[in-house]
Amino acid sequence: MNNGKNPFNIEKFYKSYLNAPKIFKNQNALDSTYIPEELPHRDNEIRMIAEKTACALRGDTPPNFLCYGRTGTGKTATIRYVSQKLAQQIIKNKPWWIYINCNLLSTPYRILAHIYNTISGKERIPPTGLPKDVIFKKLLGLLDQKVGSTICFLVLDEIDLLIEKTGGNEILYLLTRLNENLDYCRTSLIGISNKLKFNQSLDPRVQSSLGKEPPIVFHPYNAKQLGDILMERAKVAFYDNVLNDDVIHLCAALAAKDDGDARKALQLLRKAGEIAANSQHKVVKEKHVYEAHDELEKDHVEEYMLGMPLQAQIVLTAIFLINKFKPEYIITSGDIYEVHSELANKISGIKQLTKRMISDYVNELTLSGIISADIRSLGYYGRTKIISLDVDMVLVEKTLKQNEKIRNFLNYKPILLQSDKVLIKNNIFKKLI
DNA sequence: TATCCACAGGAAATCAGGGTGT
DNA sequence: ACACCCTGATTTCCTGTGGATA
Repeated sequence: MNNGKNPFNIEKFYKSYLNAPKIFKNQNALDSTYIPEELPHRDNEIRMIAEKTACALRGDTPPNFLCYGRTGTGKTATIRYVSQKLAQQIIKNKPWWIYINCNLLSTPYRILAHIYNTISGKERIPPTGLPKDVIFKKLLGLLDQKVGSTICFLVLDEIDLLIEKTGGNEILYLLTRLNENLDYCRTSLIGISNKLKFNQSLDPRVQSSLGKEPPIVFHPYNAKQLGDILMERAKVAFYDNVLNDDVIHLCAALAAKDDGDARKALQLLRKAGEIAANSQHKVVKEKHVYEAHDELEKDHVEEYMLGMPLQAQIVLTAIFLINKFKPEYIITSGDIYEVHSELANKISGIKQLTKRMISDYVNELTLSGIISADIRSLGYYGRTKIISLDVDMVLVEKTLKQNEKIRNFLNYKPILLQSDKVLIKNNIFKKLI
């Protein structure tokens, strides 16, 4: 968006892009989905998973089990690593590995359809329309026929998300019972969860089947371990001598402060490299890492806000507008409801929502860290959430501007704020808090 | 001390939009 | 054309709640 003031010169851009100093040899190595030759500091976990899954080599059924650990502790990478090594063994019937990202495939139907389509490779199950039990039976048939007497691993990544949404127990129950309904094929479930207390909310029947084996727990990496990981990847990703000595240590230290998330550490290193390259530097320096740190933070928030549903963005707009025109105003859920309603009536194609719905969106914004909400009781004035924005107003405005439906209302002064009654009441709130 | 405000947030129902096979 | 399926967003209905006020 440059409003035509500074037309983007694409010729110049490509030219400088090609003339930029060569920093990256293979940028993919910094991607969190990249599987390196060696996985540093995960020997124990690799051994345990290998032990649990090895019987597939002899055609026996491995047990179901769970992997726990925060984001960026290498759960998915380790599973993929082991599966790759297992596949390299020379045996007749290589096991199947089917990855299911429960964040993307959140309903029983979708998961069954995904498994089916992955195995069949062609015969597509439509994204909706059929009854679940029909798909389940079709899947059973396909497993016996195409997978035959080999083992099929079903890896459920982010399995904890499944439970939050309804139907989580249903699909897990179906999957854990697959073997009972199969004649030849055998399946084995591997659940990957970010939440440690995840299996408490499971159906007892599922729990007994999934939790029989002791879970494998992935602990966060410390700064030294992160440094080792980065070092390995950097060898592949960067040309020699383009990284200043302390760059990797700095990335590791910054990420270690952030829960030891390896994914973040990799992103940091990559971003630092990009910043150096874009600013025509031949070497990545510490200052690039600090810049990258700031920028990543903003990028994440911006990306998240852009990805929110339209109504959620309008809820955010409501908060933004109140903040903009009355920074000292104490915002309650009711206020957001009122201003959202004002906006909904002005923006074409937007429905006014109920308070119940607004409440859910406010919770969503809170969980993502964009706002914070305190439940406070104001006595005679009821019990409600006091909401404040946690993100820079400039960033919010910049992001909301990108939405064409919202763009034109970023200078709209809510009628709510023009009512003396409301303002007087708000002054009472200030004293109560 | 009883009352009452302004919600919080769970559960179930409903709606619209995408499909199915017959 | 028809009866029926699945999903995601939303509404409807509901019970619960902390503390200033009368």
